[in-house]
Amino acid sequence: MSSFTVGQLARLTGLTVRALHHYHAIGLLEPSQRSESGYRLYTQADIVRLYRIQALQRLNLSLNDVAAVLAKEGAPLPEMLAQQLDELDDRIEKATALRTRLTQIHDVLTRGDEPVAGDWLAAVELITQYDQYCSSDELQRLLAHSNADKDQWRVLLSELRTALERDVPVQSDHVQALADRWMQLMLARVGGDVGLAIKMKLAYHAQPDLQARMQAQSGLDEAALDYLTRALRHGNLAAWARHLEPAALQRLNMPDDRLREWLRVAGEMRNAMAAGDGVDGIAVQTLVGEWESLLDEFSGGDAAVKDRMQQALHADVRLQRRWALDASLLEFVQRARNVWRNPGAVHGRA
Amino acid sequence: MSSFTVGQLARLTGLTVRALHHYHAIGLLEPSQRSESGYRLYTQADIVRLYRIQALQRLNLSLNDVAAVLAKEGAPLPEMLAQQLDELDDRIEKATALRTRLTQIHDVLTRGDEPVAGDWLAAVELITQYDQYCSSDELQRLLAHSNADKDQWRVLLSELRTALERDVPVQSDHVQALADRWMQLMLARVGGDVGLAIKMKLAYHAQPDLQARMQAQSGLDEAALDYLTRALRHGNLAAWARHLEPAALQRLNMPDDRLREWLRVAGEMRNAMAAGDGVDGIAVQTLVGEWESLLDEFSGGDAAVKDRMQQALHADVRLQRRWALDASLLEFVQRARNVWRNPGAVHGRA
DNA sequence: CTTGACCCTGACGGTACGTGAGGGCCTAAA
DNA sequence: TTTAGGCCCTCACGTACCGTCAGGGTCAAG
Repeated sequence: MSSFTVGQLARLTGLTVRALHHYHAIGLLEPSQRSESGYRLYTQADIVRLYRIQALQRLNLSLNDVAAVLAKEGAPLPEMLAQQLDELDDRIEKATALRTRLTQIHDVLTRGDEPVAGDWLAAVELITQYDQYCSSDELQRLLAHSNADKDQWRVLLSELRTALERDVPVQSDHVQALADRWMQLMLARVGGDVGLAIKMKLAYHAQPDLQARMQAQSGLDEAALDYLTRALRHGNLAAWARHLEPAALQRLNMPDDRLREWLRVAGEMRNAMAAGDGVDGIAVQTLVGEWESLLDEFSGGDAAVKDRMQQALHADVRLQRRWALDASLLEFVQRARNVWRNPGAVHGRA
Repeated sequence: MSSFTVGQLARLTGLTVRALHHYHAIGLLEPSQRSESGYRLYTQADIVRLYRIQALQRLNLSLNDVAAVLAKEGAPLPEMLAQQLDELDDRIEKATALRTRLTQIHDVLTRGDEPVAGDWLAAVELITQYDQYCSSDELQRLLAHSNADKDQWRVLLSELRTALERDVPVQSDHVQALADRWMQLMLARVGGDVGLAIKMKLAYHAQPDLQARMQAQSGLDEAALDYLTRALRHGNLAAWARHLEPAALQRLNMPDDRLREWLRVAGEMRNAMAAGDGVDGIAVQTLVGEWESLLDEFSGGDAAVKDRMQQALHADVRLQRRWALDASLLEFVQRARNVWRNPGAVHGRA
């Protein structure tokens, strides 16, 4: 007779005996005969069915789906195929995305001279936190300075907590000094790269869980963070106070996200300058547009105030530090503004 | 105190309570405190650890690997990353391969006017069997004729079995007639596309499991298949017998794979002609080289025999049918051979 | 005191089998 | 006739990462 035992069928089809047992157990393929001693005996019909099973499996269908298709004579096959295709596309997309991330991390980890003082773990954590916002180079710089100044950070943070517990007002010289030290440490943290500092700040505010992470790592609770934020905010206003009358100052007291918006524009402007973009290019001109409208917003549309703000930025180094600006960037912006206000003119320095 | 219950930690990190329970159960993240009533309380240190766990998970590491990395302070991370990358590449490759196959099947299934008489199942089976050997168009043609002539096949096969059981010799007119009918049905099966028929034959002999599959589907066992093969083989020799003396005929009695080799060359020659290749092109000239060396092999190097074979092919329609040739193809080959024997000459018909 | 939201432990389920453990069946050689 | 080796049987645990009940305490507010 042409009937096969499990082992024979397994050899014939390349499956394992266990797999055939499994198919039997779930009712996917039941041998239509048994020998006297209880051996499974598979007939031609069983073999045909098994081949169909294998054909369907090669479409990435689950055994459940295979059973369903066989039960319904293949009725739902086209939809299943379409679904499989969607799923596959999804998988491919995710896998390639993950792949790029992994290669980036691998690059960053292995490119450094010394492997981040051996602390792969902290490195990976830092990278996964910022890799959506920073380039490989920037991550590399972040890593390079991640282990420095740890003591200074700790001291500063503990002093901050102490001040908070003693209710020292944020306007006090002491707390203002702490805030200044905080800014300096941040600048050191990014290796002096102001653009990178801006990116970190924006990432911090854009990713909710990043804040929680930082809190956990730094040991700062929300109250202390808020205290620091208020101190920085006050320092900023105090810097402006020397150039603006109280009414104008009052208007500058707006939500943090608007202020961050200016920070973002300043950062992109810096990138454009670093990239060698022309001041009359579309990119820079778009940024100038945003810059102007933000200045309008901050000055309440008062041209005189706006002028004073502009002059203050040029003259006051403390303000420049606060807003991630410097002389060369301001000069770049100035040229761009000239083009912006007089688009048709031949460009070039006067 | 700054400690969190499971629910709070879950909300903070985006995990589920159950997942945290699981991490606890496997010892990946144990809360460092418990409340009096037995609630899990997670401290800052626990949260830091959890964030690291999440960072590592985003690298596609298993919880086991994550635990290993955390236990060894991240020592084996770089190798793990490399391994992950390899694995990812593999997954991507397989997924894309599967994707192309699925789209092909989907195309073939949905392109046909009528969906293969509703028998998706048989269609998929057929496609998965031949998709490595045939193009979408060819599969489409195969499908178009897959359901026709089923009765004739069945009758033919049962007659074959009967003849085998009665020990009718393969040389008999009866069995030879059966073999002829078999060839005609095959030709109908491929819609008259001789090239496709050759591909199917080659696929059949190249894929071991395909043979088992066909046996199972047709109900023919190995003995019957062998019987048919012998009949076809005899028919072939009988066709040659009218043109060659016994000694030359004897040399043609060589292994099937050599004979199939000629079939393959004839098929590719047909493709080249259909593609409009020039007879002096590299592709066709290479094929002519194979053609000639095969003819040499079959004729034992005897130029006279070789000539007679060539003439026989041109003259005898039965031989042409056996070898998948026809007048136009033979004429194409003839022109190609002329170029081959006289490479420098200006080509063109005399 | 109740109610609803939260917490606990314990346990099953899902995927497609791998991997034994413990024990019969079959065939051929000794 | 025994025995050895290769086949077969059933039963059952394990895999990865939790989802999802079930049955029952805890906590804060009304």
